[in-house]
Amino acid sequence: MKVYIKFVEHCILKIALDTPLDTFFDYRWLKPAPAPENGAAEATPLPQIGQLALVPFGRQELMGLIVGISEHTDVPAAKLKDVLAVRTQVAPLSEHWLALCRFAADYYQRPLGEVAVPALPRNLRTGKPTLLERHLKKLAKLLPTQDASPNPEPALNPAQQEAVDAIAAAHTFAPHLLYGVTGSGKTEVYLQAAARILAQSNEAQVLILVPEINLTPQLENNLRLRFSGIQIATLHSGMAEGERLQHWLAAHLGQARIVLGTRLAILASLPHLKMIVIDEEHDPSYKQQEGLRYSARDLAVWRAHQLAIPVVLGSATPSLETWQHAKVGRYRKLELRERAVKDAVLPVVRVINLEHEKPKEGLTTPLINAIRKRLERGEQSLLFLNRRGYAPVIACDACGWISNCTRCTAHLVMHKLDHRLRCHHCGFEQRIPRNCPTCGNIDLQPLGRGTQRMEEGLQLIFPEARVFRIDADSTRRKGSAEAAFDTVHRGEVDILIGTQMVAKGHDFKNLTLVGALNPDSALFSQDYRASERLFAQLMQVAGRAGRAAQKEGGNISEVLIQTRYPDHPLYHALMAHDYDRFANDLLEERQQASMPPFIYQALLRAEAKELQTALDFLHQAAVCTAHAGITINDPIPMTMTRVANVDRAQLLVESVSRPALQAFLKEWIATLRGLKSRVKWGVEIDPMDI
DNA sequence: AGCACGCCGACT
DNA sequence: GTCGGCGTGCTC
Repeated sequence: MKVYIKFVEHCILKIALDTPLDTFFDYRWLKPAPAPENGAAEATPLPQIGQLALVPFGRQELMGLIVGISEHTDVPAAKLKDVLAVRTQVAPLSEHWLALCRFAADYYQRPLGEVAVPALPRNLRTGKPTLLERHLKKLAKLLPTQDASPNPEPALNPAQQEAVDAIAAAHTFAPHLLYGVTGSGKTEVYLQAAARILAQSNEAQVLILVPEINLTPQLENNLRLRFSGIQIATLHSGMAEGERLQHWLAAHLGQARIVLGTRLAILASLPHLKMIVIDEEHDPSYKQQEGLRYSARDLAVWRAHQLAIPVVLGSATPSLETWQHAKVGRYRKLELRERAVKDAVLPVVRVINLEHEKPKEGLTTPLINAIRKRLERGEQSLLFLNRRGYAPVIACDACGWISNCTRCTAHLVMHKLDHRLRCHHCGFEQRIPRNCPTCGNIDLQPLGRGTQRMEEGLQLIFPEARVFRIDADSTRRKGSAEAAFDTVHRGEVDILIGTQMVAKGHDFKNLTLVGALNPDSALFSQDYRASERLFAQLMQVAGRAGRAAQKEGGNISEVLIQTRYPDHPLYHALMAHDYDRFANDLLEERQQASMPPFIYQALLRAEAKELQTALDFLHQAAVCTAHAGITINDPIPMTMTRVANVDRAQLLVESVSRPALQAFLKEWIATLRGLKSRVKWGVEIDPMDI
């Protein structure tokens, strides 16, 4: 088909556009008349599949992706419009890339254009051609330095060596679970496996995904030091548009041999991709939580399969999905048992029973003593509390009033420093009232503790200590997180208090104590994944301590957990450093209860001004169809029912067969589109929190 | 989703 | 008399 229309002067282009309409749009393309001064010398090439085209759409102009070329169309001539321009400056997106987008679109039940078009850098879609040419010129200058051989590499221990060998030797689809605790040397395996893959051809590209690039700058530094002879592109959402285009083009042209990025990088164009690494594969941030709700980890595995290349999933606490794959042999498990950092020892994990201790400023005596010991030795302590603000709620003793958000099913959080009450869900804020809005009582009490209050309390107990807080509030300004971590690294901090931000990436050399202040709430959460996440989080934060080699006669790092449930199996597993057992037990429970990964799920969500409207829609959706092998559960309001004056409800759909679920959803969604309801609704595949 | 058109309420 | 509320309909 491509061949015989080569000499034709016009054709019909099928274009995928970023719109929820699940169809392609046909446009007429006419060979532009040659400019008179060029004569017939310059032949205009025909458009190609995978190129971008600017088209009129309704009253707007949109950039779309050419997905088909033909001579005929069923669209009536009166409706058919002309393509305005084709972006010829940049090579077409490959058939592989299109297939990846097509898969994602099918799997997550969205139109192709909604997946493919937003995956491209904005400046490629909206910028002027001259801007594009400028970027291309800049890249052309960078081309010559392409020595992919790594700078000196440290020696590997046998387990690491085995892992590197296994990964690099795979010349086919080979999923690997690289299982090892913090400090076991996973990063070095990534680096040396990458080096081997890059050495196999002078074009090979390697893609490395990390959960949050801003919190893990160390991997980027390591890569640049190790591979100083080649271009490394980075892709993440925090980048400026110009920079993003530059890096995306470097990857697309094959110039960047290593691409380091967050989940969105899984949709980058990589013509010579030969290996994918997913660091901390269990991390929830690989799942996009709005728009196209894709799992970058799952797409990575699919992409590796498509290209018949190895993929490495690294974690100390693998997701149960991955764990199960490894268990049945679909993934090869590569385990790093010893800590690769010489003489480093796993920290001692202990629980402190809150039933027997009366905390002072939220701290029990054993924890206070442990911190004091660190202060005396000149070592650092880290306290982990996943709750920012001063107090999660304030209340009136006299009449029972509590600070609820008027727009959400949530409390207003007290922020003492700026004297405000804030809703963490809709952004509403107000001054802290001087007296109770209902009874006038002037004694409003903060209930519970957030990081700000802990900071204040720590300073009271340890007046001489340098207490420092890292959370989303203290690092609001761009780049200030980096600066804050540097302060800790420079040793200008004795006690660090922070939210999960402090759990990721950074290893603090002089840190020998980690305290988890209030982790219990996740133990009995409605969300069955909460305990899995808590384990990963505590394991990760524990990994911040004792990372560096222990000095001669030095002290082993400690992790102290304040809990009301010291006998909970999760804490026992944590104390024994036994994720295997914990994961296996969880898996067994999941199997008994028919939960993921033994069942596949999708969620139909609806939102409306009135909860009943949303529920009515879901009821209607539940009865409008029936299907063998599909379980449709009852519609229920979401745990946090109201956010920003919108009520939300959801309906869980399950099946033991993924293809059956897929087929059902396709049909169901088409039916739902026909319902013409005015509620806002959407389907999420493989939901993470239910 | 945008972005129109279209027909009913309180304002200079 | 107009500005603007969001209902409904279309986009090659």
